[in-house]
Amino acid sequence: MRLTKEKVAENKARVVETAARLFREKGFERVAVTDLMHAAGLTHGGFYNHFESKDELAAEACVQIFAGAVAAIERIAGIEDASERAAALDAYERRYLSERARDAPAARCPMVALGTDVSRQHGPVLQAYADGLRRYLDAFTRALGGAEPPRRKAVREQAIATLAMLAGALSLARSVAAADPKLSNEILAAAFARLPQAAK
Amino acid sequence: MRLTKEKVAENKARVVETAARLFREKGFERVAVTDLMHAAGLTHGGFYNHFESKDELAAEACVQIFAGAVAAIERIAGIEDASERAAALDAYERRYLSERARDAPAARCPMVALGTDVSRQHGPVLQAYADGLRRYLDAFTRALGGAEPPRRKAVREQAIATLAMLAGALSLARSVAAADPKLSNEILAAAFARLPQAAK
DNA sequence: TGTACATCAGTGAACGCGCGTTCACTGATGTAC
DNA sequence: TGTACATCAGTGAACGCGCGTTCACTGATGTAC
Repeated sequence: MRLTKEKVAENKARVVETAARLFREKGFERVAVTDLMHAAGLTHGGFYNHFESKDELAAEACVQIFAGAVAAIERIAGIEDASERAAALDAYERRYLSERARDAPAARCPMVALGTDVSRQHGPVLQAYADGLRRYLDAFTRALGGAEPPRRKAVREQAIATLAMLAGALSLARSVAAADPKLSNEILAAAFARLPQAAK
Repeated sequence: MRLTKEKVAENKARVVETAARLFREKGFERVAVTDLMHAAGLTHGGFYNHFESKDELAAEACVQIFAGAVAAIERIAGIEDASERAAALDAYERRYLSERARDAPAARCPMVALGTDVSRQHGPVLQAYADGLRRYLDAFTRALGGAEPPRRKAVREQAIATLAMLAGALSLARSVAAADPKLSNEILAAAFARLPQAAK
């Protein structure tokens, strides 16, 4: 039962999207190809008509995951008014460190979702992840107002430090959420209160 | 070939130690019971004479991993002279964010080593992890000089924020180390430069 | 203290399961005439 | 435009592998007398 070209492309896209969501929920290794394909409304046999291996899909999904995250930051970076932009970024950080984001099954942040898993992957995934993070960082730097060159270096440093604290805090908060919700909340609150401020 | 009680205890201890090291290198799921037992100089069949399941060992290893990390901080917290203690903590943070620590196969920091894995584990491991993190955090707060009650709250907040940034930065740096070593080094340097300072 | 037997840590084959991947088959689409 | 055939995405059974776990067996240690 051969399908329309459009239908084929649509099916593949749905598989990648489903994978992106499931990978953010459970990590690469805990999502079986069979389950993934069923979640996308297909059967597992057809998987290899679209991808050479599960690894190849992992790389594609990684690209897509970062694309979503970067788009959110780009939107903030695109705000003209500086104080308005700062307020939007502050809201983003507050949302990032919210209990709601912590308790969502699929972490929105690629660093938290894939975190440790990535360093155990092979070539293509590593490449996709590094590319994604570079773009994410660039966008974040722009969102912080790194347009003017003199402060460029300091702003980029602040962007890195902020991302590290965001990702670290959310990751820690998630790790202890089940066993010690009070500590988990404390971590979120403390990190938000102590996010790096504009360059000294 | 029944063994001496001492020999039995020694064997079990060696299994836990080996597990702690291997888990820090590869995470819980990528260490097979067979490989672990061989690394400890035994065969896999005997595993269940010591542990009810791999999960139970994971919890014991988790306790041991945190114990090592906490001990290092306790040593710093025990320094009497305040400025000497601050210097020791600074050195600890510098080492934590060094390229050397990043490239070591077994991450010394439990948060980075087990990171995302933990949130996918079951009861006992989650409990052990949360207990460990609580102790780690308490020690870190004391190392920061949280002895005097008035600043207590601010110091604890600083401890949390610092740990989040340390863990986040090392985790990010590890993720991109293979594909983009320059970015990885930049992350380490930026995080170190922007670690939370004493309470405002 | 010496002897006889029960205990139990260690061994390695085996089991069952889930996983990534392969394969023969199907049948509607795309294409060549 | 209409017809005949090749293509190829999708299907589901099957394969091979690695894993956690079980089990019958071994033989030195611990223990009861």
